Amino acid sequence: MPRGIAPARTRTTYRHGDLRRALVDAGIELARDGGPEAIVLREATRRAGVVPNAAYRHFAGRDELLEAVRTAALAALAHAMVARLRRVPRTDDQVAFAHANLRAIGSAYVAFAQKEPGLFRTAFAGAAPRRETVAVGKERGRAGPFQLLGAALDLLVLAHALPPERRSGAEYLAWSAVHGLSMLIIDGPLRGMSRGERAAVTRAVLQMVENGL
Amino acid sequence: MPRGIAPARTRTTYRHGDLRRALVDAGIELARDGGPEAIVLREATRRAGVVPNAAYRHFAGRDELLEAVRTAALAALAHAMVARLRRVPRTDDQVAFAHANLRAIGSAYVAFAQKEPGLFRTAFAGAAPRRETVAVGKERGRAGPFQLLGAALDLLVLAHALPPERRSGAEYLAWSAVHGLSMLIIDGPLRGMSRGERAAVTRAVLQMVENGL
DNA sequence: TGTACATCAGTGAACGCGCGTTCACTGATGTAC
DNA sequence: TGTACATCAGTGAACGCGCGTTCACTGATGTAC
Repeated sequence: MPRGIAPARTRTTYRHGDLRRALVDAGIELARDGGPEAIVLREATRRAGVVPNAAYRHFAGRDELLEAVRTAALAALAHAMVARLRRVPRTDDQVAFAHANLRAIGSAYVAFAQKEPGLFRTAFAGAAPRRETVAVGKERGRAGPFQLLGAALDLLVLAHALPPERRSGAEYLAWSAVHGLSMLIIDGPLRGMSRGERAAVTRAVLQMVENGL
Repeated sequence: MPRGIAPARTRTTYRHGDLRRALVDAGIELARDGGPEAIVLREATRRAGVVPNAAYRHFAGRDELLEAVRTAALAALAHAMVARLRRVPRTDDQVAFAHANLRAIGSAYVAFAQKEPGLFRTAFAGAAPRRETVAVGKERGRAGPFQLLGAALDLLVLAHALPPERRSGAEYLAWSAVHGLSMLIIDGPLRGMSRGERAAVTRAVLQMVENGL
């Protein structure tokens, strides 16, 4: 009883096993190198070792696959953020800790954009209108990128490092800076920079946010 | 002797007159509502009232048309910036003036992104590798967006409102913030905001940059 | 425990579409004499 | 000033391509008796 995913070429059973999953995985791979527009239904089915129209058992159409990949990309970003947050050293200095948390969020964001530009672009592509206004990244109750950023800002307020009256809308300020930086790095004029230069600019941007909030 | 552009449907002459220009104009219109991927060679020729392959007299291929449109988009952005700079009131307070200049640049940038999202996305699309690393927007000796921003920052230094040692790389900080804000507004989670909310966030971001530099 | 049957995941073939690009051509224009 | 001619901008037809999607089908699976 093959319950796992059969490798594309080796499938012997008539049924695939977990085609939906396989299609999303293929979609993720496509997005990885090529961004959202590289998510092509036919290519995904090809990689899953299945005939093109088989996809329609699991998705209403191409857009639904794209949406599934986008969700996965946002989850991956959130995961990267959480991973980096975990590595922030505990300290008694609450202010320093809160700042470190915020920097962790920001640098994880920029790092993810650089390591997975295709997924990053897919996560925020959105030429297609999105239904929720700001619910970006909340998935099955798990915190998304936006929620993580919000929590970091809340912590800043708790540590008296950010006046409460400045808290509202602060997400957008921080987000704008790191998002813009990411875009400029991955397919803007900062693309040509060396690893070191990019790290320096990233530090500078995070510093600007910290000072400017 | 029809030296101007003949309207697409009414052309009676065999020769078009200024097909290259007409194709770029059509391309701009396509980009305007649809972004860079909407720039389609065949559609441009259709709008110019000409057979598809006629485009190859003026462009090596689709990419060259796209590049021409991109250049036009950058020029339009620069133009919008200059227009807003001109409206900054002269004053004896050099510091205030320099800050006002920088704000003018930034708000023109965000305003352009909102008014012409398709052109904005075309200007900075760049899935295609660009040849120059940072020469974005310099065109026929005219100052591009990047040069204008640089000049505003120089002015800030002259007014002693920005320590010279912080000048280097400051473009990228300011640019990141307004670029990210623009992206979030035009096809990110800030899309749903009202005109007023957007203006408020924009002010806040510009303030953050001013404080944070 | 064995068999009939309903379900529905994947098949096979085909569609219409619009794209970018190539080819050999034609005929308006401007120039040399 | 008039005519022959070279130039080259636009024509006409066609190509191969890969896409998303629809149709009627088939056969493996799990369930009811």
